[in-house]
Amino acid sequence: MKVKRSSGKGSTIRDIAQALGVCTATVSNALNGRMDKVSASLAADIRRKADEMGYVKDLTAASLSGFKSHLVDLIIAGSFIPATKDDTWDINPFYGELIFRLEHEARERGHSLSIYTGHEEQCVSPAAARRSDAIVALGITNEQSLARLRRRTGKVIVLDSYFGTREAVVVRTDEEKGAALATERLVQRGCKKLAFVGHGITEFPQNIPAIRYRGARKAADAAGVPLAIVEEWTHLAGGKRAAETVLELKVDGVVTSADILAAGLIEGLKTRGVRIPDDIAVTGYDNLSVARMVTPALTTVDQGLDEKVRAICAFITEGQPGDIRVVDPRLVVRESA
Amino acid sequence: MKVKRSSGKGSTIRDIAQALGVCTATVSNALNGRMDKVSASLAADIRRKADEMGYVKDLTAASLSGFKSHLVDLIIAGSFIPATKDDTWDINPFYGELIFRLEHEARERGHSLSIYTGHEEQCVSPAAARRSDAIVALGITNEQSLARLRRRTGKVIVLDSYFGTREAVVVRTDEEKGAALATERLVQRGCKKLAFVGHGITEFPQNIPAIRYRGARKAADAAGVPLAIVEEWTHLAGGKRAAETVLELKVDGVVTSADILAAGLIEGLKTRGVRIPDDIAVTGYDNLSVARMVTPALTTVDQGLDEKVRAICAFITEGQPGDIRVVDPRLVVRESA
DNA sequence: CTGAAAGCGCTTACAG
DNA sequence: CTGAAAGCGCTTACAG
Repeated sequence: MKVKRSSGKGSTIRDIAQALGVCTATVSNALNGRMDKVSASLAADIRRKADEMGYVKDLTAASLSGFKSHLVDLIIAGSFIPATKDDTWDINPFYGELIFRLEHEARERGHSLSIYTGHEEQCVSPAAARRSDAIVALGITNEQSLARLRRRTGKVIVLDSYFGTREAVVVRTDEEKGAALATERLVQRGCKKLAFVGHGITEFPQNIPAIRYRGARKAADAAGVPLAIVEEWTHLAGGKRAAETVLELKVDGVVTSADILAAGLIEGLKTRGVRIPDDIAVTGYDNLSVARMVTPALTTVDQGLDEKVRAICAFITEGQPGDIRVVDPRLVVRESA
Repeated sequence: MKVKRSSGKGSTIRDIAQALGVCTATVSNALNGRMDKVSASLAADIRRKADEMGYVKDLTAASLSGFKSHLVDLIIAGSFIPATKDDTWDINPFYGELIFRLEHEARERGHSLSIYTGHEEQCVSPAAARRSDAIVALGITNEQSLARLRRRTGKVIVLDSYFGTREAVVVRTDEEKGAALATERLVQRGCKKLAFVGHGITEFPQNIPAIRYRGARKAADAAGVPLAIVEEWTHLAGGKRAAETVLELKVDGVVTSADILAAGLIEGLKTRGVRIPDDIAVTGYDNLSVARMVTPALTTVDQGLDEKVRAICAFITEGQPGDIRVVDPRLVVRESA
């Protein structure tokens, strides 16, 4: 009962082995550079033949067989935002920058990057079904999700989260400090009444915006300056909407939890005739390219994304649960504050 | 010589089969809903047991064994741009929007999305090594790359390309028409002298910016209005740099090949005291969220990205080489022109 | 309706 | 240094 079910695509190590009259193990060893297992001349022959036949290793088979898949998953949970009427998606550009940087760094180390976005459960299930070498999780808020991911992958790297410290590797910025830097900048400029714009400040105290708020809170308290909360989703439209509330509050300085919020806010304020930073000073957070695109350019907090991406990639190969890397934020002064 | 090499992660169909005293084929059939192969009651038992044991199907094994991997690769070639001194990457946000939309649509159909960015060869090799159901390729300029991809995957969907029509499925917008719409808008506004800003206009005639240029060219010629070429990379910094050239040319209208270029250009012009659109009118292209972020908001061309993403996903399951879908562009009038 | 077997393409102990 | 075999976890004809 020979059932031949070749996919018909490309050649295999068996084809090479047959062509050369050696066994597949030898071909595998030669192609993987196990030079202690194959003589140099045979290895050279095998490699030449492989090139000649246009051989491309099937990584799916390799990962089933071996211990490494060279696959990294990136989960971006809680990022789903429906399309607007303009047929544009109002997505925080932070995600795009993260994806590009991580993909670039990961590929240099021979990993492929898969992306999972949307609600937490939608992201977690498909990611848990692949044999990834590591899962990088952003925006996970549920301990159970973490447990499910760990079940198959072992190596879960939690990004920008203040939980999961025991079971996972954690990479994040010192968010409180970053928000304090921005707040102190406003205070130094002479602002007497501040607002903080962000999402889920009281509802999700573990999430990044709430943590940034607490940093701003401490700095404002230390300076004896009042700080109101303006609750808004983290996207451009949210920032625009916040403009009205900010005006009602009669503040002269606004700390936002994201550049994209600051961009929307500034646009909203400008259309109402407010001068930035003279009437109201605004700080962003993240230091994305958006920060240089808006007018006036954003004074913002650089969260050290490149450093974090490098830390993530280092942890992919060497990290242990419990490892943690906290990056120092840096104030970037431009024109908006 | 029993070599037991379990990964030790999670349970397998064999564990379930043993626990229930059936064979793995039956478990597989039950879990895959082949109800003609398993009695309803046994299937229910199997499913309950699977849940109980926390079984998660290993998709790597499934794709090696079966014919579908439920994996889709997205190649974004030619997108590499090094980090700037600000530690921000000047990436066209179009890519981020594409990734999010495509991931979202693909996941709804049960596919996972992997990303490959950078130079053409760097993208193509790793993508060709996986058993993907389909490869979506953006920015491929080399017929040989296409051939390599086809070798393993069979289904290559070329996005926004004017070649590969025979060997692949093609999805794109009518780029010439889109650029013509933008150009005609400027002419209607009364512009007497135009410039086109884009990358590789003469060097890469097959690429999108050059095709958009030709559309603008035709429209300008038809209106008897001169159109100069300003060569710049497709990113914010390129747009900013273009401002100087544009001023020297003394034009009163600029067609750009991308929103991000228009955003940079407008910022560059504003800092030089130019009023938009009164002194110089500017059009973008793509209708990204950036288009609403800059001041003045961009008049731009919507390239119908959602429609294209849906077409891509439809083609993943049903497309044949030679299939082509050309989407109609739409002028979106805001303030910059 | 159920089971035993072969196979996907690779890797890794182990024996020569 | 080289080869034969077993295994990764699943799916799919085929036989009962």
